[in-house]
Amino acid sequence: MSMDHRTHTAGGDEKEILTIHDVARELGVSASTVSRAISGKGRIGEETRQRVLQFIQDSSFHPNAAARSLAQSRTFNLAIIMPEVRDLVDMPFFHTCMHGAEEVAQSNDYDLLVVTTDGTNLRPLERMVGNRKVDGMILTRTYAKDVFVEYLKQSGVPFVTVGRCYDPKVLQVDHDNSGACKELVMLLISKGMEKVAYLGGGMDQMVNIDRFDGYRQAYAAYRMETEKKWIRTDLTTKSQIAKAVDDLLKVGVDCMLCQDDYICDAVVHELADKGVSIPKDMRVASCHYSRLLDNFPVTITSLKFDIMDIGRKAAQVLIDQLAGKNPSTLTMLDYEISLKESTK
Amino acid sequence: MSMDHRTHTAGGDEKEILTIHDVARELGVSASTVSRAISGKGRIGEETRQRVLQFIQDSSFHPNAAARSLAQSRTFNLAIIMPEVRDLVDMPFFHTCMHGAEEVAQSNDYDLLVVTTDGTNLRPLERMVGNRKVDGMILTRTYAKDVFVEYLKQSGVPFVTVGRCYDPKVLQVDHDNSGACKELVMLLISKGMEKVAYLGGGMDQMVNIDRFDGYRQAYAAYRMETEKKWIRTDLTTKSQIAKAVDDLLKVGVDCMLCQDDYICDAVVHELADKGVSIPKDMRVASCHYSRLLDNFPVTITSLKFDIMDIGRKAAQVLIDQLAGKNPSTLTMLDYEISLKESTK
DNA sequence: TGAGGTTGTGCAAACGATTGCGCAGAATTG
DNA sequence: CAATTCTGCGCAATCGTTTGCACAACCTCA
Repeated sequence: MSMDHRTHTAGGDEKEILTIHDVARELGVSASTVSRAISGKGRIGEETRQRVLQFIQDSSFHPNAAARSLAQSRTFNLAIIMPEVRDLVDMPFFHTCMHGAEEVAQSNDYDLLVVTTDGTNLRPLERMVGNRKVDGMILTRTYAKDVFVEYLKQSGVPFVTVGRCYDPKVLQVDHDNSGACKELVMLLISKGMEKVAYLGGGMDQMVNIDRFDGYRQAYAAYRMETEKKWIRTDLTTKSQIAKAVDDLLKVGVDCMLCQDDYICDAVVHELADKGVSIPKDMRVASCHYSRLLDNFPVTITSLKFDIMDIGRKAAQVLIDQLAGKNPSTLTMLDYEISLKESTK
Repeated sequence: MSMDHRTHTAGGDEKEILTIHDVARELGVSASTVSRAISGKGRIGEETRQRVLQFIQDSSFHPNAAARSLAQSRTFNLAIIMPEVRDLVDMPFFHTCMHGAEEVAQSNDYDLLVVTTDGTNLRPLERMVGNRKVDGMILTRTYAKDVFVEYLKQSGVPFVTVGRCYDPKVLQVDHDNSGACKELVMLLISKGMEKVAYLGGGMDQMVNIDRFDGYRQAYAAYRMETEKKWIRTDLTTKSQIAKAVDDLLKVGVDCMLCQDDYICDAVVHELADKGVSIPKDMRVASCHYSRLLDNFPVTITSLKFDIMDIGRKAAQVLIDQLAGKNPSTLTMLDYEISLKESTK
């Protein structure tokens, strides 16, 4: 409404892009002052501070991210490295994890950049790191020998892994896969299932290594022995799994412990096809709950992990690290054992 | 190997961060020359150009993204706006779409930023647009009345929608949902299923509006009438769907056309529970194939869309737009009608 | 009242690229 | 061979912030 002689703010086109200098001129202060008011760093009078903040509130001013980035050598970007998800199996995990990470990133004024890789191609990472497009990275899915971990370590970019990492100096966030499996198997044994078969695969991935480790620990805790023929850690395809189920039925075990929901799904189907009733003729449990397990007539005993939370925590740990707080290297998240009909 | 007096490149620590000036000094040219060599714009001698490019190849130089961004007023970032995915239903679509977009973005030297929203909160968008963190945006899932579309339109940021948009001036990429449904329904009718029921919901979303529209068009094309009691466009929960199936069985229809895989899944289960055999007692088709449909004993007639491709195309159209080429406003993608047992 | 500290502010130099302009020297022209 | 155009390159300004430093004005205490 004010009719002062400088009318450029009165034009119908409010699209004009303001810089910190415009704000400064408008308020009769210097750009430094505006900058200090915004950042809260440096010496500035409380009154001036409020005046600047108020003006900014009312105006359409937003600091230019590129300029800020250049001056401060930080981008306010995080990247999340995702595997190529083959089919529906992994998607819920990684997507939900990403969602959690983004939530925390946003609420800390960071943006989240996605990079999908096949697990071998370092190019996209190198570009990002080289160009300095991100302040830190979240690595989902880690391997026993991991080129990404190695690359990031030597690159000097702060990063956190979702899932355990073989290098204890690396920031990592994970559910206690090993502990959870151990507890589950001990529970099964204590209920009389002394011969628990393990159906797994992809033992190059840390998460699978951990789960299998928990299985062994349970037997060790009871000073009992596992038998080689109960254990399968080479399963990938549905037909391999079906075959393994077949074999195990002949061997005669008390319970089939499935490394993940995908394997569990295949196992339940195979048992149904064979007319083997759960839990009467065979018990089944899964090391990882997902909605897949809701599709069966019988409810399945499983481990429940809060996936969204692992994404959130990963982002939080990384952001803490960037802020100079020293978050603990290993963050372990809770699990829940869900006992259902499938194990009597 | 050269033992000139400036030995700083011979140090063990190769981590040093190079700027364009370092490169220039090393080569005895000016920074402008290096810049021109990289960008290929401006006048520069072919020989010098090669020399610079060669040096950069061998060195660890990467242009600083922030500086480049500031100077050029562009970020080489795209954002993809994703809905919060409730459960497993939508996830494959949006995740796969994102994956496709990222693929194309990467191969054009763009990075992709994810933003998940509940469909109403504009804040994250405003921040990005205000800060100028992205050059363009991909909007997945559009509504009949869409606050995001309206915001982006007035903000001036280039954007493309995945799925039709009510405003024909907006860049949009979609499968021909309407045309595909029309063709499918015409096919069903021509095979003798004159009473095709429609089971849908969420009619505030463009994709659902389009599919239903195709259904109507098919009848219009044959100059036939639909009956109100065949049509349900208010279905959300499994129990609602089960109830609708019930009702439709009493009404007596020839085929149940399901708006998506989720509804189809519920329908098939309900029919199985009721002991209604497909296709003997009832025919079923889905307007959207997904792996969900592979779980049934009977194969399901459905429309197949290449989801990854829609993400790819969306990114491509947006990038073309940013590059000043004028991509056509509406990009329509192919579909495939997959006729299976469920419709005889 | 004057020495010493504190407080609020502005100046100007970064940050690392891009780009318009000018200027030599080479190439082309009549 | 002089006049003109063309080529390749460097200078310096620019993009929009941040931040170290200088400097007044004020406050405090002996």
